[in-house]
Amino acid sequence: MKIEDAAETLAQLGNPTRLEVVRYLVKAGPSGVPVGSIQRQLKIPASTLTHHLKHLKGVGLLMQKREKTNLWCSINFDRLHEVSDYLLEECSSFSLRESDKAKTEHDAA
Amino acid sequence: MKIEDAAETLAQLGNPTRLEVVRYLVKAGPSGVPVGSIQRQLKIPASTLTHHLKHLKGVGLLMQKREKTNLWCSINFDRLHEVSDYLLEECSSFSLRESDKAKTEHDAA
DNA sequence: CTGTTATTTCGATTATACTAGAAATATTTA
DNA sequence: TAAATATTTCTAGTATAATCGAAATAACAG
Repeated sequence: MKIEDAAETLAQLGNPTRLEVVRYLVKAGPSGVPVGSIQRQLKIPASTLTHHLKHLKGVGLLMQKREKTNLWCSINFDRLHEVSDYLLEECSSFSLRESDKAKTEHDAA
Repeated sequence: MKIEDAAETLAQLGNPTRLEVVRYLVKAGPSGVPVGSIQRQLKIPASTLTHHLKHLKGVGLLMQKREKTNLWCSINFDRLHEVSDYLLEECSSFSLRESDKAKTEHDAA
C-alpha cells in the first residue's frame, strides 16, 4: 500500500459524516443497506450523502449494488482492515540507528 | 472514544505530509527524533513542519520533550493503536436486524 | 405511459486546510 | 555579550472540501 493511498483513505475516514456512515455500514454487515436508509437513519440530506458515498467508493471502502429501485451499500471490510493495519506497520521494528538521530548528524539523504 | 475525536485523529493522519512524519516517527521508535532531523530527512520546510507537528500533538499522536536546543518528538503508540482499533470496532457484530434494512421500512429514529 | 420512489447532478455558498518565506524568539556555547 | 543553531510565529497566497436546495434522471409498478 502506497503512502499516498493510505493518506487519501484516512482522509476520507476523517470526515465526521463519512465516519458515521462507515460505522453504520459496519454494523449493517456484509449484506449492506440502501442509500435511502442511511439517509433517513442518519438524517443526512440526499445530495450530501451521495457526495460522501462517492468519496468512500473512490478509495475502495464502499461497495454498491443495485436491486430494483434501491442501491445497496456495504463496507469493504478487507479495505478497512488494510488501512487499520497500515497504521500499525513497523510499530514493533525500531530500525532507525541511534547515529541517525544524533543532533550533530549530517542528515544525508 | 467519541466519533468526533476518532474522525479528527483520522483526518490528521490523512494528510500525506503528516502521515509521512508519523511513519518516520514510528520507525524512530520510543526515543524519538529532534524536529530538525525530521525536517532535513523528509525535506519539509521548518514552518510547514511546525504547523503539522502542532496538529499531530493536538490529537495526542505526538509527544515532545525538550533537551538542550533540540525538541525531541516521538509517536504516541497507544494513541495510534486506539485509532487503528476504532476502525475495526464492531466489525464482527452485525447487529442491525434485517427488518431495519427492508426497503419498506419506516426508518423511525 | 403515468405516477412513485430512489438517487444523482448542478450550482452556489461558506469554511477550512496546506504551504512556505521572512522575521522573531529561544537555547546553548564561546 | 555575541554568535550559532533550533524552532516558532506571522502572514498571505492558493487550493480543496463540506454543505444542501432545487432540478434532473433512473428504475420500477400499475
